[in-house]
Parts: sequence; structure tokens; C-alpha cells
Amino acid sequence: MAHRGNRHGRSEEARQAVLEAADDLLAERGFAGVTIEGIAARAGVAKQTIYRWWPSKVDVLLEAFGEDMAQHLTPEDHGDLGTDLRTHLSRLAEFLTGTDPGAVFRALAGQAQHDPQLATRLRDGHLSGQRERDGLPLRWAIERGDLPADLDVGTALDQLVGPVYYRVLVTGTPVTRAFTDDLVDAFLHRHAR
Amino acid sequence: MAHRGNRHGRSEEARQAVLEAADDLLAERGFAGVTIEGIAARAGVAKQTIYRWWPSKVDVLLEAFGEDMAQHLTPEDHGDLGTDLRTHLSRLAEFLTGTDPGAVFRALAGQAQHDPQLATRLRDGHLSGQRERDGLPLRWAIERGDLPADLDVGTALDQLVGPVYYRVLVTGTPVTRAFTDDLVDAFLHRHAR
Amino acid sequence: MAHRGNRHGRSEEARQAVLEAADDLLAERGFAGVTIEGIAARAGVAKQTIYRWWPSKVDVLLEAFGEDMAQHLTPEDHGDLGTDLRTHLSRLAEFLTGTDPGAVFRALAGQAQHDPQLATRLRDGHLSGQRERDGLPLRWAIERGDLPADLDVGTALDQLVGPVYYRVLVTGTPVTRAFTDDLVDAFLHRHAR
Amino acid sequence: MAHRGNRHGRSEEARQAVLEAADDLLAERGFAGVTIEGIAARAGVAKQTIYRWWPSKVDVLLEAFGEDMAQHLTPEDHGDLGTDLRTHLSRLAEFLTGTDPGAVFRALAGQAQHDPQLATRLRDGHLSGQRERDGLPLRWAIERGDLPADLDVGTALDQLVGPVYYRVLVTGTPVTRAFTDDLVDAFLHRHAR
DNA sequence: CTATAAGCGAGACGGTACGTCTTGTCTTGCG
DNA sequence: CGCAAGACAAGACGTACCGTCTCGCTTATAG
Repeated sequence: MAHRGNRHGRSEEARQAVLEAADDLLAERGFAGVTIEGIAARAGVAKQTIYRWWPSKVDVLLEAFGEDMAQHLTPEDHGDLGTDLRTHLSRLAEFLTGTDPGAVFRALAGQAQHDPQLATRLRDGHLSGQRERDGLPLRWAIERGDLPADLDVGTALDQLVGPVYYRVLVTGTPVTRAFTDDLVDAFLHRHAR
Repeated sequence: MAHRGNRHGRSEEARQAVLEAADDLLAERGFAGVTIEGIAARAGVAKQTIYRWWPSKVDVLLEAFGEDMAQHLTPEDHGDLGTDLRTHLSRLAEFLTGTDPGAVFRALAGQAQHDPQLATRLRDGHLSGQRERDGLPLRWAIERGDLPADLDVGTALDQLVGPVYYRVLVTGTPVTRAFTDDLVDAFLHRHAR
Repeated sequence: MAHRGNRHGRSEEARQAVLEAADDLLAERGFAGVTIEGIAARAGVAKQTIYRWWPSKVDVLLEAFGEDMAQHLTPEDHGDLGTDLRTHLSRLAEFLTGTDPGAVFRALAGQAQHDPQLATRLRDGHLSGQRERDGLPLRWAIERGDLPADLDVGTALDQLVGPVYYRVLVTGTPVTRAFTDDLVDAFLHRHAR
Repeated sequence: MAHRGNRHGRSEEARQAVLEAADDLLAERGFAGVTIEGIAARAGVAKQTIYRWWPSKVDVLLEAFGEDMAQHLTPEDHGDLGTDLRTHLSRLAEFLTGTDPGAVFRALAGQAQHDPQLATRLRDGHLSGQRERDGLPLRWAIERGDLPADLDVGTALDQLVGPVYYRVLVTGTPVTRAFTDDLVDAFLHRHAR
């Protein structure tokens, strides 16, 4: 049987229960329904155990969010820029609007508007890595010579993924495959040789 | 002397004091620092007076936000699409990042991630009207024949303003004039006659 | 139709409605359930109308109490001290425990423990007069020569009615006819010739 | 150092502070001046701590009242009924009119007129025990043969202490030693051998 | 026979206290 | 030494009444 916390380290059991409880509460009751008390009660864990390991409820959610973004949104190299981008943007849209981790992301992004420190951690911990991954198809194309070597990858990414996030976070408009494909078309029309 | 509320209507004095107090608190202490108690105390108003007229603190902020977006972000017709768009995007960026109403907007947009009902009200009450205004330069250009009549204005807007909101709400990257100009260039490169 | 208040006087209609509403509320919900707002709502009267004529809710109850005590508790002269006292104490017990005005009295007496000013008004306005009436049988007996002329009527009354009030207000024990008769017996045993 | 509350029990420190604060407030500002907020503020305690342990402010006062009555009003056996009763009634009068616990009692007795449940608790928790103590001199006298064995002790007590409570709670007349002595005289005149 | 002034209903106002909820800290004793 | 349990101080929540105020209607005289 798993140890329940002792001098040799923390309880993995408790850690998992906390992360799952936080995830469940977010899904069931939304961000406001996620409280330390609620997590503790649902996880069968003492509040102190949460405070011992996480500074706040957003830290719990950040850890629960974990590597979800990397797992869902790492592009594959098909050898063709258009295919790579279309596939990737489509999966990004699906991730943001149609998955549980996507809901966690939206909640964290929302909270980050109120909490600059969270914004920084969200960017450093997840978004910067994701932008690296988002940029891979462009870098592959540059290596292949399908895109100019002096392309400003950052600005290009903003133009490619920005409208997707905008629809998800601001207008609430569904992000269709037609929409993401059109983004790619616009990009290719301007840059691809 | 201004009346202080009676059967024939509410106190405009109190209304203004509440809206200003909410705005001030948001600017000084952030969204979490905006509390009904705090607004009441700072406005010199009874809590009940707030609850009588606004269901929640976000309603106060929504009303305080008011017509700010329309006032700041109504485009002018210079007769040239490029000029119109460059000016408008630049002012959008400034509004979102450099003004008090912009801070209120960011807080509301953040809260809307936790509150679908607020999201709907924000969209219906402010964003849809703003998108109308954002689209004016495009419609003027269509009338002039500078853009094709069958242009999908909605999608075009998403590609133009989406990256701006994305930088503001997600990455936190400064939205420079170079960046917004480049968005316009990309658009013109693809669509303009 | 009754006038509804004008320059020549207040509305008797409103006055009655307020007094009845206060009485009803006391009977239905107890003293804590009697509020100015509640009286106004039930009486179909504006709060200001109550505040115009009564300083507080206890004043309303005091006025509603009115002459009830005098009406219920004025002794009759049967020409016999024992009969007079037995009848009177018995009616006092019934008044205090079994009537609506008795309930109002208990509430006012209770409130008087928290409010010295009310205590004074209750004594001056009602209790002193009642003690006059309570003492009538004794004075009649003195006139008849059935009691010594130097009897301390006040102390005698305290010994006769005190235990009745004590049971009503403190112990809650039922005040039976046997109990009041015994009080009279004790008094007669000591003083009557 | 005193513990401050944990799973193994409540904070005695907080309990004492609450009871003292309630007592002080009653003495300084009267019953209406005793509020949960006021107690909490003066005791340096959170409101929740009060609500955790006491259902209402009268419960706090009841507990603060505690054993005060037993401590002040336990009669001593002098071997003489007259002496015992005169001493005891005199001390009762002093307790009710001249002490802080007496003021608490009057407030609770007053509130009990509005709250039947409080009346029951006051009687069961304090008054019944006090009547036991009040009756001790009578029982001692019965044992000594100074009073008939079939004396109705309850009725006798009502006649002895009833007028004292009546003066305290109803008429407000000072309860002098002459008055209490006269009560004893009347009782002895009728019953003592 | 009209003007006017007082009483009225309605209800918004600034306050205070209510009883509840959650936060983040602490203390304890078990394993 | 981590843990479950849970008491604690703090403070915001949304509600109920308080007592004050202003408004516009009604109505009985006084001019």
C-alpha cells in the first residue's frame, strides 16, 4: 500500500487526488467553483496539505494543466508547409474549444488578466514552449527553403494563431476548419514561394 | 440641489459615485480589489444601493465601461483603406494596453472566461458594436471598389484584429505600430485591388 | 368616505390600520416579528406615516395596548373583601396569560427590561393606574372598617399581585384559581379582623 | 503558551474573551448594544468563532451568566427560619438590582418574554436550580419541625420571592430590607409554629 | 370657487448588523 | 515528517430593517 506521507517524502496519492479534484471542479462548476476548501473536501485531503505544496489554487490548476498542451499540440513534419500548418491550427482550435485541458487553459488565461504574476508564469511555463512548437513547421520550411530565411517567425505566428485565440477568448465564434485553412492560405499567399 | 433618490427615480449622484469608485478600485487594486463593500465605502454609498441597481460587481464594471470603446475606437474615413486600417489598429492597440477603459475591458474579458453569461453580455453589449465599427473601413473600401464586393468582412476582421487581441490577452507582447502596420500590409497584399 | 389625511388632521383610517397590524404581527410572529417595515406593509401605509406619529415600534404597541388593562381589570365592589380580591386576582391571571392584550403587555414588560425609558412610560402610562384599580378593594375594605386604616396598601398589593406576575413573567407556572385564592387567604389571615 | 484551537478542542482563550466581551457590552450599552459583531470586535475574535460555539447572542449571555446565580444565592443554615429567609431574600434583592450578573438576568428574563425557547432554557438551566436553593431554608425548618411537613413549598416560595421579582421586573420600586423582612413576617405569621 | 398646505403612498437613500462562506495560518496526534 | 482534522482571525458576501428624505397625489377648508 502506498505510503501516506512520512519523513521520506510527500504522498503521491494526495498529490494526484488534489490535481484530479481541481480538474473535476473546474469542469463541473467553473473557475469560481474551484476553492481550496472544495478541492480538499473532494480529494479527501487536508487544506494544509494543499497549502504545503501549492501557493494558491491557480498553482494547482497550472500543475494539473501540466504537459497537456505539449501532448496535444506538438506538430508533425509532413514535409509540406501547408499541410503542417493546416493540421496544426486545426488541432489547436480543437484543443482550445473541445477538450478539458483547453477549458483549464481558458480559465487560466482569464485569471491571468487579473493577475500579472500568473500571466508571467503561464507564459514562461507553457506559452513560450508552445510557441516554439507552433513555430516548428515554419522552421522546417525555412530549412527546406520553402520560406525565406529572414522570415520573422514571431510575427508570422501571431498572424496565424492570433485569430484562433481571438475567436476562442473574445468573440466566441466557432473556429472552423475553413477558418483555420483560410489563415494558412493568407499566410502562404504572402510568403511562400 | 440634486435629489437623492425617491419614488420617481434613482439618484444620479449615487450612480456616478459607484461607477467612478469601481473604476478607481480596478485601476488601483485590480479586479480582485473591486468588492461591493469597497465600492460602497469609497463611493459613500450604502451596499443596498448597489445591489438595488446592479446584480453584481461585473455589472457595475460593464456599466462603467459604458460607451468607452465606442468613443475611443470609432474609425474616421480618410478615403484610403491602408490609412484607415493602420490608424484604427494602432488606436485599438493603444486603447487596449494604454488606457483605463482598456484595463476594464481586459478585466471583463478575463472574467468572461469564467462566466459564460458575462461573455454573452460583453459580446452583445459591446463587442458586436465594436466589430461593426472595426469593419467600417472595409465597407467604405468595398463601396469605393477598392475591395471585392464579396469579401468576407468577418473573417477579414478576425485576421486584422485577432493578432492584436492575442498579443494583449495572451502573450503580453507589446503591440507596436510596426506590428499593426504589418497586419495591414498582409491584408492589403492579399485583397486590395 | 373617510378622509385620508389633509391639512386639518391625520387619517384615522391609517392610525387604526397601523395599530391593528402591529397587534396582529405581535400575535403571529412575536415581538421580533414586529418591524416598522412589516407594520407598514401589512397596514398598507407608508413608513413615513408611522414615523410621523410614533417615535418607535414600542410606541405603536403602547398605543395599541391602550386602555385594555383598565377595561379588563377594573374591580367591582361586592361589599366583601375576600370576594373582591379573589375575583380580581383571578381576572388578572386570566388577562395576563389568556388574552391578546396580555400578550402585548408581556412583550412590553420584556422590552422594558432592555429599555429604561420604556419602563418609565409603561409604569407611568399604565401600571400606576392599574395599581390604583388593584388597590380599590383594599380601600373599600378600609372604609368599611374591615382593614386597619394604617394598612400599607402598596406593600399589600405587592404581596397580592407580585406572585401572579412572578409566575407569569418568570417561572411560567400556570396561575390557577387555587393559587390566587391562597394568596388572598394568606392576606386575610394576616390583616382582616 | 495557550493553544489557539485545533482538532482536539476549542480555544479556552477565545471562549473567555467572548464571554467577558458580552458581559461588558451588556453593562455598558444594554441588551441592544450586545451584537455578535460587537462581541467579536471587542473580544478580538472572528464572528465565525462565535457562531461555531453559540447559536445566538442570548446563548453567549446565558453561558456568561453561568453559575453566577448559584454562587450569589446559595442560602446558609443559621438554624433559624426567620434569619435564613430574611438573609436570603435580602441577598436576592441585592443580586437582582445591584450586581452585573443581576443585570444579565434581567436582560435574559426580558428577552424570554419574546422567546419561549429562551424562557424554557432559562427556567431549566437556572431558575429551577435556584428555586431548589431558595427552598432550602423551608426544608431545613420542616426537618426541624418548625414548619408543617405538608407545607406546599412551591406556593410558599412564590409568595416569598414573587413580590421581589415583581418589584424588580415590573414596578421598579426599590426592594428594601424592610420590604423583604415584611414578606418573611407575613409568611411566619401564617405558617410558623 | 380656486389656491394652498398638510397628510398620505411610495420608495430611494446611508447605515448597521445579520448569518454564511472562503482564505490562509496554526496546532495536534497518528502512522 | 507528512498527513487528516479542524479551530482560528480576517473579511466579503447578499439580506433585512433602521430612520430620513423627497416626490406627486388627494382633499378640506381659507381666501
